[in-house]
Amino acid sequence: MATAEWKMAELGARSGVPVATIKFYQRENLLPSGERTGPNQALYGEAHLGRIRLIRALIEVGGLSIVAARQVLEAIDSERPLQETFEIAQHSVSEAIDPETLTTDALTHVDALMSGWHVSADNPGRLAAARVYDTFTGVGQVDAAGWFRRYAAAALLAAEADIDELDARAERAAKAEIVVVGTVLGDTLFSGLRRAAQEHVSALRYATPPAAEV
Amino acid sequence: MATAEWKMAELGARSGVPVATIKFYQRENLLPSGERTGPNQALYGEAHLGRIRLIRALIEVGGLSIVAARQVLEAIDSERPLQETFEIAQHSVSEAIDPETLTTDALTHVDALMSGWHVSADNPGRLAAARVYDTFTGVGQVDAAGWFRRYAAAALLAAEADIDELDARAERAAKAEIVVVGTVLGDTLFSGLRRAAQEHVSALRYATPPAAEV
DNA sequence: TTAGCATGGATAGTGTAACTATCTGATATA
DNA sequence: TATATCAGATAGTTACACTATCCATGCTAA
Repeated sequence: MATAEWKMAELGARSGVPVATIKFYQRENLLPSGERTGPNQALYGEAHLGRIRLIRALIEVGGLSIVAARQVLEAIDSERPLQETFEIAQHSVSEAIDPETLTTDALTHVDALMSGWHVSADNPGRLAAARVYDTFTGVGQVDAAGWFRRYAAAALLAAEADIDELDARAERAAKAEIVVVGTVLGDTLFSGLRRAAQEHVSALRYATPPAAEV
Repeated sequence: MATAEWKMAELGARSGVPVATIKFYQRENLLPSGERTGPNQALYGEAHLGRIRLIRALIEVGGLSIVAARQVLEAIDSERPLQETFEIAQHSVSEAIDPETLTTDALTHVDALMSGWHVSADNPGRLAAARVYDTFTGVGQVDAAGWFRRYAAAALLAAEADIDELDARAERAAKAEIVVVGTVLGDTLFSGLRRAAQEHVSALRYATPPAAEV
């Protein structure tokens, strides 16, 4: 693609990321080294700039840790089947949950929501949902079955949109990147849109008189 | 309600939270002190246990910081109008975004998704969605308008479920708690369900032959 | 051609957040 | 009365994501 043409100072200036931080990302194997032209000289180009933007998106917007970001970047770079890249992305954004800490009640209720779905027992999302169920009841909330069911319907819509977007890309590299970016940024996007929608729905529902008072 | 009847060691045992951590939560004003019976003696009861469970739910499952948790707990305890409690909960789970850092293009596109919605300009969700838009395009993804639109539809479903759940509670205290818990845990719930749904949809779409090979 | 600034890589240091451990004097308990 | 436990104050720890300094070498302008 583009040839490497800048030194690190310019890469820092173009990306807006401090040079010390770029060096840190290289040490952490998030960012490959530049094109070497001597023992202490190297050049960087558009590819590096794009990678830095991706790293920042994962970390700042998606909230990934350095370790999780490294895992998904490695998955993008690898030639693994797309399915595996998807799994790695899912595991990286989900914290590990020990199924032992969940009640069977929670798993039963969550599985009921997903009846008809093809989901493996160790899907991290299934465990995360069950944990929310336990937390919700542990905090004294009851009768939220309807809430959970409607969230499952919304999640299905989003997942279909995700997969359609994936289908729209042709090459493996593009697919792998959108799998990762979509998985990571999708959570952030949805939570933002939900907050906006909440304001809208509650405004509709509890409409204040025309001369609104705050 | 229930009378205070345990000393801190038992509160720790019942909640599963180390005594040192409970003391830390008291110092941070997340948890009120026990019922004093002497200069260095105090008793705790069910109310404290419930509060500890709520604190852990917000921090561990919802991912809130100590500071954010304190804000929403104070909002629950206060006698503020529900609308304000809602706003505090929303702000606590959303990181602050400076609108100056967003492109007008992003805001225009996000507002187009929400045409017909009653959402104020400084709604934190609107800004968060716009940032995702900028990040998405900055990372080289294009033509994601359909993806965003379908996420907005899913978010609307979830928000309606949220508000219905709120309507189902009678007292202010119960409403305030579900506003907070729903806002905080709703994100976690949705992201879990979405991951499960992704596995389901992609399994449907790219069905492997009966004898599946991994 | 040489003075001086920049470079890449290694190493060490910083700031923040969320605990966790120790200490102290007082109180319950066997 | 001897021992353990208590609440509260203070200090220490761990993990994380940078950030700063060093050093030997290379580029660069006078």
